[in-house]
Amino acid sequence: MGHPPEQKQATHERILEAASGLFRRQGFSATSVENVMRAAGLTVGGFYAHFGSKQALLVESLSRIMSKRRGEWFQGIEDLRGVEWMSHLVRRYLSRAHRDAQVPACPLPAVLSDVARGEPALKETLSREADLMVQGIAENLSGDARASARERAMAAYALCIGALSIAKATEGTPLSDEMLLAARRASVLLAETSEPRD
Amino acid sequence: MGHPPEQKQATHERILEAASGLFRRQGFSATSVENVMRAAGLTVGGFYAHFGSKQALLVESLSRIMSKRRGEWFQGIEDLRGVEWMSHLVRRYLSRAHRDAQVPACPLPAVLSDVARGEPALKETLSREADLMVQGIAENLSGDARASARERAMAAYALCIGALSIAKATEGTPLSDEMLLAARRASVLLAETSEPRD
DNA sequence: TGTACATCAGTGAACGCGCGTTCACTGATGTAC
DNA sequence: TGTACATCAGTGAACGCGCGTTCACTGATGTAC
Repeated sequence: MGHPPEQKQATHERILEAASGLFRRQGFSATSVENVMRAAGLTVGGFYAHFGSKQALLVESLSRIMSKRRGEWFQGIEDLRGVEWMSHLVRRYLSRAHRDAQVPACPLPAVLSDVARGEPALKETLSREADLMVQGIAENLSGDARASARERAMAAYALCIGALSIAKATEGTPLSDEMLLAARRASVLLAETSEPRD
Repeated sequence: MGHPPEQKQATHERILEAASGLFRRQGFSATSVENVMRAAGLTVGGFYAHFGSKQALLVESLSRIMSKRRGEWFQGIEDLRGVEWMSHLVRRYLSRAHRDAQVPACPLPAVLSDVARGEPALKETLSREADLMVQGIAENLSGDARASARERAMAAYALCIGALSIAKATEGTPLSDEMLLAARRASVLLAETSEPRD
């Protein structure tokens, strides 16, 4: 039929890789299709052979990066549970290194408001990926009468994303570091239960 | 000297009012100077008699709206403290009404990523206003060995903004409502102390 | 094996458009005398 | 009181620019026979 399909797939991948970095660094609207393609070593015109629109690129890119990260955040703490597990997780996510990274590991602080203004397919993708992340957190927590493991997991997720977003938006002021530390310490309060299971 | 200065000030105010609404609805980059001026009943050109740049408008607008809101969120719950106070606050902030509002009361979900990518003056303004809000929350909480009142306040603030941002970005999916509810319930865990002061 | 043809990923120029900012101007409002 | 002049908030057209998307094309890779 002409071209080997594996090569097209490899190019597709390269575009996604480039987009992933740029979206995390600058967000969606500040990133142009041309910049994505140039970062992938291609020219603008070819983009629409791979994606129907710029938003379609974000859908696929977001789903890809969030799936990939999900495993990574949990790596190395598989033997821990509850407060201890949570402490290690937030020490990673709410680190100064993550806040200051040229290309942050997590896309959400940069992209959340674009998703909120975007098409339903985008929100559904985020919802699906966030739900899986929340499940992954909940599996390592226990619940009690005040809040279920899932409720705690959702709150911990929101706390992390909120704290990192604020820390980034106040970078260079004392509040930024303080926010990271406070959220790390407070995450303990979400993880501990009155009848610990572990 | 020509014009009465009160009239210019009134116009200045009208521009700020218009910007405040548009920024909260659509964020910073999706709002054009022309749209702001039209919403204020003026034409583009006049803008630069009032503000040095579009970013300068955001600085002033953000500072204005956050100062104004600070009092409003705390209204009507002055007699409460601790868990009870927090429950009433989050019932307002993390309500479906706030998430679905055409013009949200809080600018942060829409604007946080723009601030993170913006000039230092913007970050300093946010830092100052957020700090005052955190102080306002901390005054109504007590601390214990696990976390100080200020740490709890910062975490509650981040939890609220994170949860609302995620709820907006997943609007229309079950996760959205669930997130609001979970964050409301979990806020109790941040507010309660082992030696309640009240 | 060799030749004619079909496919289609990727090119690069062009499209219409909206952006932030500038600037010569206007006209209502004030002051000087 | 009346006239000439200065001020400056606001107008509206224009600036250069980058955007998302389209499209005629090219050339390497495959198939048909």
